[in-house]
Amino acid sequence: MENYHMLFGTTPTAAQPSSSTSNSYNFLATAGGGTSSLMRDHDRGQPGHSFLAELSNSSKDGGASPPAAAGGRGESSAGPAAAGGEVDRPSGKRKGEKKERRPRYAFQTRSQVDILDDGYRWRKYGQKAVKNNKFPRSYYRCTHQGCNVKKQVQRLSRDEGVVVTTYEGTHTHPIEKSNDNFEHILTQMQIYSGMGSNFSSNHNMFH
DNA sequence: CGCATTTGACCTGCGC
DNA sequence: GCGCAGGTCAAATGCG
Repeated sequence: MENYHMLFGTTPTAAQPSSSTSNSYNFLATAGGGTSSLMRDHDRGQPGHSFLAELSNSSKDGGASPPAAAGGRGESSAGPAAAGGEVDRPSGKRKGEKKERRPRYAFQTRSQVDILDDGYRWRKYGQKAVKNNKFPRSYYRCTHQGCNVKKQVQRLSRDEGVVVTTYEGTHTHPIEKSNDNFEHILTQMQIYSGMGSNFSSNHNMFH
């Protein structure tokens, strides 16, 4: 999972420290575990928007298997007999894990705030400090029932103005709010996600 | 009152 | 086999 970390690291995020920020989004795109060429930011010269999205679905068969996540504690415990004793969490006993591949999209945004309202409702479920960054990484989850989309937000220590947002999975429900131009970005994301297998008309009704 | 956030503990995977 | 880093959960707390 450090793929994109490196990616970001090498990426000249500090494209231009212009104070403009405000509405300048930096996005890049990558696909697969490194294959592919991400769309170089040849760009239109105007360093305004660059898209950075990493779609890594596959190639991590036995590696991660994060689905089901539950494995932790609680849940399976039919009877919380953990009276005085510590919780007896089933030691990693995942049963039928679905190998559901979940695409990941990562992009950097230049923003003063970590929380970008992309139109969905997110619930923060964790925060952890990462080694290379002095800023902690926040973990969010879509509160919509049945929607397993996760998102992690991290601010670059190099540029506190740059926020890296990584989405994992795709929303199975329509967006709640329609954002100005973010909607456009989401649409882009959907398209990218489809490009893995069937690039058909993926555009749902986002609006 | 309900929901989102906060925070510490704990688990898992990987590297050495 | 141990330690590190990352990721997730869950109880408590605060806010709307």
